[in-house]
Amino acid sequence: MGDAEWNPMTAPGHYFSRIARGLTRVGDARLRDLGFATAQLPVLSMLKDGVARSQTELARLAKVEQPTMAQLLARMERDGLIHRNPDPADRRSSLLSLTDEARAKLPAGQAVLRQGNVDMTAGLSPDEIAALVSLLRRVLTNVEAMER
Amino acid sequence: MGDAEWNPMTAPGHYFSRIARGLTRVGDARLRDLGFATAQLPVLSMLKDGVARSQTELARLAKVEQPTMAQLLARMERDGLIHRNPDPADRRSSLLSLTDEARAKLPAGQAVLRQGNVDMTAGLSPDEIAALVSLLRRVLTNVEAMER
DNA sequence: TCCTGATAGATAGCGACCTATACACATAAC
DNA sequence: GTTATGTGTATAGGTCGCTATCTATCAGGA
Repeated sequence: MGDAEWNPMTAPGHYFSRIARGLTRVGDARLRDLGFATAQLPVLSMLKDGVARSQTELARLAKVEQPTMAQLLARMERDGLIHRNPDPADRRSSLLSLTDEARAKLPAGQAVLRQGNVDMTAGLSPDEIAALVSLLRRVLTNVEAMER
Repeated sequence: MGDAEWNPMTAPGHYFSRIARGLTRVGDARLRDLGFATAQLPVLSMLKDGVARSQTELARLAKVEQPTMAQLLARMERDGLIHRNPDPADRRSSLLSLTDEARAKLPAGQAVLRQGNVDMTAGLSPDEIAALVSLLRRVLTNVEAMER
C-alpha cells in the first residue's frame, strides 16, 4: 500500500476535528448576540424548567470532565447565566439553576443550534442524514472503546 | 415537531465534538511514549523528507490560524522536534525543518495515527467507510460555507 | 525614491478541553 | 464511635484553538 504517502490531513480522523472546530466557531458567532456560547447550551438545556443539578451530574451528562465543567460553570455564573444554591442534603455540593435572563433567552439559543444542525446537513437527503448519524454513533462507540 | 424536546446532546453536531475529542485523547495517549502529540503530526508530516516551510505555510496547510501554529511550533522547538533557519529570501520569515530525532521517530508516529483511523472504523465495511468519508466531506463543505 | 498596501511573525488575552492532586464531607464497615 | 473508603469540588498546570492587534519587512506604483 501507499503507506509512505499517508497524510494525516486526508485521514478520516482529521475531518472530525475540522468539522467540530468549524461548528464551534459558527455556533459561537451566531450565539454571541444572545450572550451564549456553544459549550454552554448543554448545561442550559439540562437546567431548563427549573431543574437544579449538581456540578458532577452536569459534567457526566455533558460528557466532559469535572474540572472542565467547574470552569465552564464559573464563567456562566460570572456572566449571570446560572446561580448556585447549597444542597441541603449534602454540604459538599451546590445545586445549579438558571437565572431568569438565561431562561428567557434559552429557546432562542436552542433555535440557533438547531438551525446549525440543519445547515451543516444541507444537500443531504433524509436517508443520508440518517446514515450519517448511524455511522457517527458507531464511530463514537469505537472511539470510546479505544479509550479503555 | 417535538422541538420543545430538542436536546443538543443528541443532535448530530455534538457527535463531532465527542468523536474529535476522543480521537485526540486516544491519539495523544498512544503517541506519548514517542514524544509526539496529535496536533503535531500534520506539521511533522509536512516537513518530512527535509522539506523546509514557513510558519504561515504550515498554518495554511494544517488548517489552523497563524497564532495557533506559532504556539504549536514554539512547543515543538522547545521539545526538540524542529528548528528554525532564517529564510535567505525574506528577512521576516524563518524556515522550519525537522530535527534528526523527529525525523527518526516520524514513521512510528504516523503508524500510530494510521492505526487510530483503522480502529475508529472497526466493524464498518469498506463501503460504509467510503460513505462516511464522502458524507464527512460534504458536511465539512457545508460548515465552511456557514463561516462566510 | 518614497509611500502605500500586503504579508510574516509575535504577543496578549481568552475559551474549552485535559490530567493530577488535594480537601472536605458522606457513608459504610467494623 | 472510629476508621476506611468513596464522592463532590476546588485548584494547579498544560495543550490547542480562537480573535485582535502590533511590528517589521516586502513589493508595487506614483
